[in-house]
Amino acid sequence: MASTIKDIRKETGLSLATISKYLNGGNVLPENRIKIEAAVKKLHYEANEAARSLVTKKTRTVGVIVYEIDSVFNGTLLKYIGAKLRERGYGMLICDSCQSVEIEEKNMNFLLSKNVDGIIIVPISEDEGLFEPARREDVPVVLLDRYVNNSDCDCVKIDNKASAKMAVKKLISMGHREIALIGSDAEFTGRERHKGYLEAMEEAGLDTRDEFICLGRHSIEHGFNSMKKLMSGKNRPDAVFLANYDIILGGVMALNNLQVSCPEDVSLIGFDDLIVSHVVKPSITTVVQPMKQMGEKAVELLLDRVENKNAEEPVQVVLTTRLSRGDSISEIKRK
Amino acid sequence: MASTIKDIRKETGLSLATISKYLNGGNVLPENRIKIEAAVKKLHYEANEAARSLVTKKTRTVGVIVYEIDSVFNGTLLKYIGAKLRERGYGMLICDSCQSVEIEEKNMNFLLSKNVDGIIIVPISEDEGLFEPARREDVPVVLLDRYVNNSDCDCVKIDNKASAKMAVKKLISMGHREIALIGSDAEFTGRERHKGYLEAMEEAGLDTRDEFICLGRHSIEHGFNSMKKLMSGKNRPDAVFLANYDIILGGVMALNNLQVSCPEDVSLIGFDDLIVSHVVKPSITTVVQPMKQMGEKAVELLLDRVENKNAEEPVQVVLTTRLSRGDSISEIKRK
DNA sequence: CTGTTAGCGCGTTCAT
DNA sequence: ATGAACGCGCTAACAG
Repeated sequence: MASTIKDIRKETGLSLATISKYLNGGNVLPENRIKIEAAVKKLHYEANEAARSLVTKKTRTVGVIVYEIDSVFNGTLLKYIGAKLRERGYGMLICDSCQSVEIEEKNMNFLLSKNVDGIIIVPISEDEGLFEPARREDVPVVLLDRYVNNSDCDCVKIDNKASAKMAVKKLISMGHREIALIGSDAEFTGRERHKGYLEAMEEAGLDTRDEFICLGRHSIEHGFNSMKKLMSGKNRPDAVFLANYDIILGGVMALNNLQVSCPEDVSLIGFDDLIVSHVVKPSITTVVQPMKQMGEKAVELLLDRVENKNAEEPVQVVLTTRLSRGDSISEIKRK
Repeated sequence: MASTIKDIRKETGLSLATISKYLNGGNVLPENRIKIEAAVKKLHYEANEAARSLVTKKTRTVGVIVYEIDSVFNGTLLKYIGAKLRERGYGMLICDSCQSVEIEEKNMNFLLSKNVDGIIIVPISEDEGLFEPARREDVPVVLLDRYVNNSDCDCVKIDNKASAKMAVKKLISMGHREIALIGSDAEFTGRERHKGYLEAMEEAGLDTRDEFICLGRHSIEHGFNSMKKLMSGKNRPDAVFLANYDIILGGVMALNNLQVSCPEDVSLIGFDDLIVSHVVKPSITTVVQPMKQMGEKAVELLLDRVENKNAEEPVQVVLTTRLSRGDSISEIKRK
């Protein structure tokens, strides 16, 4: 149905080579230029990318794999990645791994079979084996948000440990001592944030209680259950560090559910400054990740490799975070 | 770099046709089957989809265009669409139109140039011209959530007018009379919901005040500003109908900001039951759209056309909605 | 069941 | 500046 370059030949009487050359930015006689343009318009000609990429080995398309498409965190990254790619003339093939390493691996192969020029991934798997097929086919990969040891890929991330430390120190500076953590030990970022929490406590000379450290999955449910547990125990913490976005959601739901007030009864600090932090009352102080920079930097690193084929050593870009203003932390006066 | 079917030939001594046939599910001698499988494993062979689709005219890939990738509404639909497509053996190419009709049109052409087998779109444009390129190339399109006149496409949606009416009637049944609307007149769904609001009011014999009808864009900002205006006016409404998700977010932020309590000072009912409605306090009663069904039905309709090429008349599927439980509506006793 | 051949739509030599 | 011929990797027809 769709017209091909041969239809343009019939229409113009020119050869395939001439037409192809013009369409790819080459020089042709003005009269031929006009003929070709007229034919293109008339026949609604659009190059067949499959055929083109079969010969050029390029698709001007990059693959993006996220661990969950309906998470606002991923959606926000995708927005910036997509905008930057479009700006550079690239299309984007998005895959949702649905929190499953099996699907993630399939996505990797799917993208490769589609001959993407490069891949940006917010990975679930912590196994470098995931990247072997891409390495074999020499398709560059950039890790976003989460680092994977020995992956041999460029990576854009924040310093999770330091950021978590900053958050907990903020609570400490406001006079809090009994500080709980609801976090995740299921992925890289979660474990780094856990370390940051421990370091902040230790440096301040504060003891940590096992019952105040709730580690689990990166999920609303885990946030909800953990907060309920914390607030129902004999010893309530003064403050809680909610180590990611979904946990903030679940934690706040639990407080509402229990009729516990923030910051009167408990102070909160969160991680990931997405819209909900401003919609709930009081607004929650959070660690802010530079989402736009993260997405854009990932694209830049990737296209550098794609276009320049520089085989330099993997780069690791660490972006800085800051704390947002919020009203979720009370001040405790100490003598 | 990547191995091709010819490498398999070298490895096995078989002909291209035999190998190809086996790889596509055909029958070959057991011994050959073993040979081929061994070679595939050894060489990490993966079919080149570009070459394959060049001859089959099929890509087993469908395009999905959403108006904004970082909206939870779209993300949720994408999750269900993606899962269903994978279940049916299809991949998905997602495009973000960033709320721009220009980008939307480019996305349409981008997908077509990638030879997708079909397209699912949550459209921004209300111009049937958007669909002409797809129609010309005989690529089926399914509209999701928003209908476009004369588009000649299948459509999956809810009855926005009736749903809005149901929401407003709920408020009326709880004794409310002075009911405001914060909604959108920028797209199809917004206008339908506006109509539903008007009908509900009229059927109940209630007057509507112009100052209580706030129409604008589908955005947090519009929700925020409108709610501020409503609550600062001389006449405050008893209740407000927040006609979409972003408007709920903005509206609730404004109430928090003004220290206006819900449902004591004002009752709320919303549209779109996404997570935030449960995180804020009180939880908000909303019209619930069957997101999973919507996504899955869209995929089914599309693949029916793709695989069966049934040229029947366009179908319009209208799914039913319901109200969620919430605590955002007070009861006003009337004598 | 297997192998030979042709061709999908395009970019790219190499002549002219 | 132009055109004829070839090949990218694969599937489909046909003959064996």
